[in-house]
Amino acid sequence: MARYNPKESEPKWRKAWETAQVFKPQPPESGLPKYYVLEMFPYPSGRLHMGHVRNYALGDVIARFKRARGFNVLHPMGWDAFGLPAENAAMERGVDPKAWTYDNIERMREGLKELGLSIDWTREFATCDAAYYGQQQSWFQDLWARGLVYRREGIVNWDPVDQTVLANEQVVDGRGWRSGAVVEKRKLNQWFMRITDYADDLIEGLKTLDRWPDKVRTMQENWIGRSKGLKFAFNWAGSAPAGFDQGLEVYTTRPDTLFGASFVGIAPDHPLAEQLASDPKVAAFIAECRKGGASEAEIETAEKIGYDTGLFVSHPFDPDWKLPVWIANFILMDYGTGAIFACPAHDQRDLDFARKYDLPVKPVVLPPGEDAATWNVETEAYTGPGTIFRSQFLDGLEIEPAKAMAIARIEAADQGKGATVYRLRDWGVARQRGWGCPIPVVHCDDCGIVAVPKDQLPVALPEDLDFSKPGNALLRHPTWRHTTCPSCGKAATRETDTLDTFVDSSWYFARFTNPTASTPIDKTAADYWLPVDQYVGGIEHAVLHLLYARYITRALCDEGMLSVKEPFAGLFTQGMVTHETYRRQSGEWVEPGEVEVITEGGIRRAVIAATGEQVVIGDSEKMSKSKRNVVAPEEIFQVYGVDAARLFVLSDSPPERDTGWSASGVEGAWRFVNRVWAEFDSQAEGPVPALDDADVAACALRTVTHKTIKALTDAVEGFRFNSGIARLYEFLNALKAAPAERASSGVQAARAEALSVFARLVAPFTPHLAEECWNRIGGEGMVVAAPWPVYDPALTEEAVRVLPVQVNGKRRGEISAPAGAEPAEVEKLVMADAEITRRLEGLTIRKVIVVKDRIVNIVAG
RNA sequence: GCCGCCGUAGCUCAGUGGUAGAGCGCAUCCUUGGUAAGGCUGAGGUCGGCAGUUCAAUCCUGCCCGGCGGCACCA
Repeated sequence: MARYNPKESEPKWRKAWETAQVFKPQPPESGLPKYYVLEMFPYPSGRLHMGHVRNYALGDVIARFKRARGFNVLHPMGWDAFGLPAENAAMERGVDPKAWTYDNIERMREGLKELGLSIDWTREFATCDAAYYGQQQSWFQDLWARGLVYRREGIVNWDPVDQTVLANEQVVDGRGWRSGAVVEKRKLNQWFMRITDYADDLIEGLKTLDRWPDKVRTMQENWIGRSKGLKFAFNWAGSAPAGFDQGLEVYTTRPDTLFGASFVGIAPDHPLAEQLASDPKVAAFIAECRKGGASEAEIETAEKIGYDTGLFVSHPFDPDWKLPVWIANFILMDYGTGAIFACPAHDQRDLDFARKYDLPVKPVVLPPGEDAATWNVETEAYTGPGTIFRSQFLDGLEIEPAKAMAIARIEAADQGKGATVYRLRDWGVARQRGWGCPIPVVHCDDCGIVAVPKDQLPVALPEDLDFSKPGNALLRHPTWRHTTCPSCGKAATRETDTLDTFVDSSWYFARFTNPTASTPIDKTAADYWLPVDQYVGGIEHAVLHLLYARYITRALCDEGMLSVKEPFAGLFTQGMVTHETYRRQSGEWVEPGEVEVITEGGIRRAVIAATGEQVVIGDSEKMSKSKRNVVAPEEIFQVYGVDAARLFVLSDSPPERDTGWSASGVEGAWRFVNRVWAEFDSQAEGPVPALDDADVAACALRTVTHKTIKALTDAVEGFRFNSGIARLYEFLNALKAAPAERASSGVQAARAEALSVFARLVAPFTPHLAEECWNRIGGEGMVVAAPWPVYDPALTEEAVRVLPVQVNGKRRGEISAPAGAEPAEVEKLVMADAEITRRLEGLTIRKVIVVKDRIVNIVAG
């Protein structure tokens, strides 16, 4: 009997899989039912971390499971390889970003391969391969030709640390999502992708994504922020300010409350406000508004302030009714038109403002059951349902019909139009960085901006970029930007901006379907494989990558390059891997490897192993360098093997939740691996006896076997990997309860069946161990190619049921009855039971409830 | 403030309208030629709280408490 040795077994089976090319899918022409499993591809940092282990292990379980279920599975891997870390490494250490990146890829690939993932490595590519980004430049040209890409001057988010423009999605709480620096507003010429063209469709599409977490769908819906309302212009009461002859255009979602209007407000950076700023008092007020911070907390607590411009507009339904125009700090320029009409009675912001500046508050919506004569608004705006009153032609209408009526009137008077407004802005895609996909255009003094013809693509990065200084290395390259105009042939300069790396990751899943195609996408391959059936990744991309990818997929679909609008039919967002933190009294963080945790009298304390110094055990937090609570996967693989590491991250908690890494946890997984092997190794070799249905012990084991197949299959289908694994633990305990030694021939046969099932069930989680076990019991071929076991429904039911017997809802005993026994029969058995009858002494039986095969309850008093 | 998720053994989590479970940890014992280990046995639970529905609630319903996440001057 030999102990299980992962160091020997694991590389052996990885080699065997590679030799047999078992993870290479059949081509589209096979017509087989397909299943595309994809995990978000990694940034090649060069180091594998536990988050990767969890992410890729999760996807691998699905891929291996679906393969065993007969699907033609595509499970590829690549690298999201452009981006700032390479530039920072270049600047700090003087290395070449390209060499650094490809070096990292080598190391990461090794680490991922060690994980034993069922990946078709022949499809691997990196986004920094010219072969990939050249194809990206190709479809970029197509989108530009169609007007989906454009260049305009605009106010953009400028990250002063990373020295680049950021998209709105990449600014969190007023700070750059990577650098954490406070973002500045700058007016720049910028490249945009017209994602707003698809705003409606992106919202509508969410409804079809029934295998996405609700949470992510809600987040995207919020981000797009669609609202329906009315855009109309107020006419000036008096002479119009210069340039505003057409009136003052506002946007509202509550046209039903127009008769409750109190004033009109404009944003401090509204063009009209800027014009009025020639008055020093107005300028001073605007400056005051800009002082406030950008963080949510600051916005939340900021007091509403306003400035009365002295201008008046006329009410659209009553020219004699004059409304004052205020500049107010709570109005946002980049939403709607940057101007509003205020109805304080039915909007809290307007009410706060009106009370402060003593402006009129006129309720026009009467809540159900209230009396029009007495109903009033004091400090709380009423935003609920009701009937419109004090509003002329709207009187008596409910809110929705009133909205429609008001819009119709405004439209009839040609003063405005019903309008849908979005929070979503167009996607700013240019980055002033050298390590990215060059935007393939040339600036010509005569011809303007000219696309580089497709036969001249890729516009490749030069090899000799200088990254020693901050800023855009492409811009300061001595020769690269100088070229000739593709159109007129005269001297011209290349665009030196590169594309946001989120563009790179917006179509890689499509490229995987044929990574060597001479066009961006091989339609035959894409039509067969897409959409991705199961996508796995972190929740942090809920509105970044996942929104961009949905948009680009739509754009490429309209371009005729793809046939699907939604790239990811199923999405699973996994939780983080956390670890306890340890600190010395001095506050210094201590690595888990240096710490020894001792439990005494039920109290856990931790000391530094080498010195015995007491350290404070802190919260479990996401593994991070700064808190030094990182556990390196490679070290775990060395000690316990890959399978134990996989098993632990899969078994510890539900996959969508955070999981806490612990040394004792992985040791438990490692012990399980050994117990599994010991069980297989104890099985007698040689011919297997026939199954014997008369053998009670054998039947009991078979019942467990078949119940486990059912439960585990359901668990994997429902992403409850941890509960599936819990069933395997129980299954193993049942096997141990029917040991091979001294087993009857029936039990021997049931054990053989159980072991064969076990090896296949455990294979998605601990694939190497499963192969070793499968091999030990003489399984045919490799377990990776073995079909998933099928349960026999007849065997998932026990023939004899143990029924608990309750008296007045409390358990007082149990009886055995044949499965399916009728109530009358069960009642007879109950009344024959001495323990039960003793409990019933002196009581009158009022009712006996028998739930077939489940329980008996006697109501007595 | 709004929305969502979660609360079961010391810890991490399964589970079910009907006998409360697993792993780790803990305790006792066995083994010491499976040994930088293995095994037996055991203790430990008001299933967050309160009400309701029910013959029966950890499970269903309502309210409350606690934790986590998302959104939030978007007119």
